[in-house]
Amino acid sequence: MQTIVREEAKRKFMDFLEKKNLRITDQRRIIIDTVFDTEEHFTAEQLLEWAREKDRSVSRATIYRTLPLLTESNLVHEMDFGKPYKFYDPNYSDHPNHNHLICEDCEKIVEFDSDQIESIENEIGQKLGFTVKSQKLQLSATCDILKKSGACDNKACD
Amino acid sequence: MQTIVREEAKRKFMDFLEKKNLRITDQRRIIIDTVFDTEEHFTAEQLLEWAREKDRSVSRATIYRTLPLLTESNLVHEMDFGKPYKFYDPNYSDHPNHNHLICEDCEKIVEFDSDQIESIENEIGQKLGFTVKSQKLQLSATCDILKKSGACDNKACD
DNA sequence: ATAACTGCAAACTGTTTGCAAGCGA
DNA sequence: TCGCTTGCAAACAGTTTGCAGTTAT
Repeated sequence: MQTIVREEAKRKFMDFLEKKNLRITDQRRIIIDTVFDTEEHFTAEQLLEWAREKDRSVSRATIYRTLPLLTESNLVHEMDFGKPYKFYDPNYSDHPNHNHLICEDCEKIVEFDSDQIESIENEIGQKLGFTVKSQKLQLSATCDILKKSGACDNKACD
Repeated sequence: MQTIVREEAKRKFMDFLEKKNLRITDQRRIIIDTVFDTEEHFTAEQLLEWAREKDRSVSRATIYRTLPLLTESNLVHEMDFGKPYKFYDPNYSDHPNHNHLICEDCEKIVEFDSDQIESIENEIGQKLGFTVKSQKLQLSATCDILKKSGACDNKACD
């Protein structure tokens, strides 16, 4: 079921490329497959690594040239957590208004929706004389399990 | 009145330095004065420029070495707006949890507080098994006045 | 054919750091 | 005096870009 959404995202991105008279090359195909075959959030460097596992011909430059296309198409969302590199979210088209929590211990990113927050945002915007167009809520947090047991259950946290 | 808050912030930062056995040098004094004599959000580069207008002896290195102290002291807040450089907010000690709304029309940054959002954030964090350490809520919005009258009253919007 | 695309490596930008000299407590 | 601080310039990390050759349409 999720797979269908993924395949649809791939198709939408190909359409996006076509509409802009951009070409569907081997490298772009590999990048697209890599991006939409994961649900994880990733960095440019991680995407490069994953893509190169499928095909060594993908270069760092092509990754960096393709990422802006992916965000421009609105199928991938770019996020800033105050780190010196950006994170990318391939789940964006399913849940366009979800928010993120990043674990300070292991960098794991958790997604969550909140209708409450959304309605408060609109209320605040109205009060200030603005119409809210988009929102970005990012929480930094520490893992409770890690604090209690000295280790957290996220694989990245070794 | 606002001035008193500013002077207090300067004092608090000097105390912070003293507690850490750090010295109050000429350069740090100039940086402190510059930071707390403005209410504007600034970048490292802007701070350098402003500080050097007061005293040419302030170097980029000292700016970059002092900024982490300012944020560590909780008197200045570091912010990421997805640009390649960070913004700093000298109004943080008055309103430690305020959020930001950016006008898409003129890039004006408006600050606002919301206890409601804060408590929802903590609730969500708890539910997910994390302790929320910091939060960033950024709203992008359009100016209602601009939409009605064709011009908005923000000075930046020319 | 021709314009978009590629990898490579050099360039760029914001930030950090090693060093020797300087200065506050 | 002692050791924190400084400016300088080189180093760094993530990202961007010029170039010459390649490829999709």
